Amino acid sequence: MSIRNPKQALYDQFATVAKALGNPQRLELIEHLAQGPRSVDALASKLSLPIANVSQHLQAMRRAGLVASERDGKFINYRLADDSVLTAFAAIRAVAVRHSAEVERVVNGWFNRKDDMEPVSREELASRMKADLVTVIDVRPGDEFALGHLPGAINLPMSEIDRWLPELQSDREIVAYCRGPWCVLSFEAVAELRKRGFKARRLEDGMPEWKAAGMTVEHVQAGRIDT
Amino acid sequence: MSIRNPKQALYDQFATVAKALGNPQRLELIEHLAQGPRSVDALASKLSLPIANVSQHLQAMRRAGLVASERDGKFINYRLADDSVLTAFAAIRAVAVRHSAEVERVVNGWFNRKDDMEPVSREELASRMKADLVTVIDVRPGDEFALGHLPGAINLPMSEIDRWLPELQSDREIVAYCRGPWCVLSFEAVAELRKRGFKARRLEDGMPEWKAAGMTVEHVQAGRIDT
DNA sequence: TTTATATTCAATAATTACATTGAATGTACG
DNA sequence: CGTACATTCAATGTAATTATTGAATATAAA
Repeated sequence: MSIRNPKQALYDQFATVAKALGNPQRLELIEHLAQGPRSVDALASKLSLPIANVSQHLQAMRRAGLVASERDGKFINYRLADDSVLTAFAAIRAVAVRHSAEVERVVNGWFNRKDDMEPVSREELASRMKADLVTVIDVRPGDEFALGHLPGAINLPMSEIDRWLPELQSDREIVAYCRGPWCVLSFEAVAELRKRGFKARRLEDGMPEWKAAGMTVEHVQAGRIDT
Repeated sequence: MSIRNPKQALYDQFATVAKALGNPQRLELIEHLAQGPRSVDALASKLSLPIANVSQHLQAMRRAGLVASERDGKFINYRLADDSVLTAFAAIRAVAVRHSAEVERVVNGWFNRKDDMEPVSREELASRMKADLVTVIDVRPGDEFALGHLPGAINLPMSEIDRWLPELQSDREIVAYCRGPWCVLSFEAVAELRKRGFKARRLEDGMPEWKAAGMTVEHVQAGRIDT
């Protein structure tokens, strides 16, 4: 606690931030918070973790300045402190992707070969959407879809893919997206759709990046979402 | 070690990278490696740490893909794996700066008031250099200066500031820079220079950022550096 | 006021990170 | 070959991180 030289004090601060990012569960929490503010309870059930555990992780992140929280009735809603947190997350992902054979292996091994998974860029998708050439599906759970999604996207959670698949036109290209560039849902969706003969691709990243790029987002006002 | 679901495997990889960044000594090592490749021994003496300690930190960073190394005779030179590492470091600094009252406090409390320290941007400095309006001093140690510095900069290590000060024109603005935006040397230099009546400012960041921005860098070919 | 619900706190145990020491390896050089 | 030097390895103790459990707070609703 005693103050040493200023150089060390600075590195300590920087290290504190990196340390707060250095845990898989906390990174997953950040990915969820990037969709929008969430209560401790909501996050805990999304990640299937004990509430106390999630609470402690959130507090650790708050101490490091990654998230902030406000009380709303008996809930406490956490949110990302600012966009610099997402930038940092993206930078760390970039390092991991560049280095790690492991990341490649996971993506390639679990789903398909990489070249089959060539993602669609934001710009490309936007222009094909305008020309009405693609069906865009949002494979996140209904509650996340409700809080904001790409204009014209259809919510098609992975859990209900069987129920909705017959309604999709099989001759039209499908682009799937979810929470972020490495959210597995869209990988799984594309794999599943291709297995059933659809022409499907992934958006290169997800909802938070789309929003951060200043592109329009559609909301659901009332409830009426088929969960 | 057993492979769980792909989602967790990815977050684990990302967390590994962040964890490798989550230590003040390792961050300092990165800042030094950003100046250029270094041997374990050189780094250890720069940081005044035991060699075995530095060696282990470097190995930890190598495992996470932050650095790489090549053997050169009986030395092993470590270097940053690629530019994405510096980007990640910068992103983490940005989070810390935005959040942390602590960072502000350190910088303000230790040196001067913040507004006195208004940094010069790269672009501004480049244009004033071209117009020959400023004296640029590089306050890093001589060996780092030798391996690359801003064109026309004078090497004026902190340890020798007394010896060289009389040679500086006191009516000309001085811009000091060092290893990076939070390298304390340039803060100290500016404080010292002002105390002695010079008009001094800091470059907003340091050597690696200048180089990364594609601006010209000058080298010293033979030895002949006044250490 | 009581009850239910959301969150935090406190205490514990298991694991991992870190610094330190001295020995081991690998390379250069006489 | 043997010595010097740079680096790594292995072993140790200490500290920090993490998950888990159950108790404690705080708010809302009955």
